[in-house]
Amino acid sequence: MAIGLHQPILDWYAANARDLPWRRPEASPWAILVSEIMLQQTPVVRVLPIWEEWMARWPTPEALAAEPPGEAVRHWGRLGYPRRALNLHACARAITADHGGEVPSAYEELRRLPGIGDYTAAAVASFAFGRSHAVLDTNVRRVLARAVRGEEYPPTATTAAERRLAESLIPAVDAPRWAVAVMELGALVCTARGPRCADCPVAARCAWRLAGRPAYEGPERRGQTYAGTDRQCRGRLLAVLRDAHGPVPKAALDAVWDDPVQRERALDGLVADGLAEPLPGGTYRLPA
DNA sequence: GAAACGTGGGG
DNA sequence: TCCCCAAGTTT
Repeated sequence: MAIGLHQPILDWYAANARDLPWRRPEASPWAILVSEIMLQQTPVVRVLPIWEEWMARWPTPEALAAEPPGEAVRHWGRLGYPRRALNLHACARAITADHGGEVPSAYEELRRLPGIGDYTAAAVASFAFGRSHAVLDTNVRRVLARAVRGEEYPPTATTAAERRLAESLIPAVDAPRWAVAVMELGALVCTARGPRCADCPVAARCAWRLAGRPAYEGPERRGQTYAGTDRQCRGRLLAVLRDAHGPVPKAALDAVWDDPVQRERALDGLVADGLAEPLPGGTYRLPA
């Protein structure tokens, strides 16, 4: 079906790949795992400085495991979705306790670690250990939707058909390089908005382009709400805890969000998620 | 399967 | 300005 995509994309990647630190030969499996979690729903440019700091501070799972979880949250900064910091900390402890301090190489074992789903397990197994897996992230799904299926966007949720297609395209040799090449094409050329078909190595055989780039016809793609939501409130509250260096009086939290009902709900949520810790006396801090 | 979960930059 | 969306996972 999609014969002929491989070589042009691999050649394009050889000439256009970004020099990202977690792609360098000296990057450890731990460094790659950390990058993959940080990159979930987060642009590369924002991840870069935080990743550098984490690698300098915690070069091994053991180093991070020795810290309280709150330190991971503190040094997560404003990357977003801070439960990922907790997940990474829990990964470090599990790897230290159950895997001799070495990131497991098998997909199934990676998949059992907190915050590691289908994509991340496949990515780490591929990029850190050279295993052959279908690496289905939003970039790959979009490239395949366009180039093969002829549609502007992939379905809302990953389908079995997409997985079958991705698996059918895995080359016998150097599957990880193919995976990262397709991802990179999606990230730099075959973007969600304003795809640069003039720069695309497979434009001549892209089903979507050959069909005249028809507009997306699937179900409405729901936007993410944020302003005024619990999510925004949680972010405000956590920022206060992160930027403090000891227990924070409740009043300091009350000061950053007006609606008391929503504020209490958000704070309870942070505590329930393990991102905040109530102390006797009515103060709060990052989890120790 | 839908909804929750942060944040900031580009079009 | 406002909207979209960025290497997803969990409940």
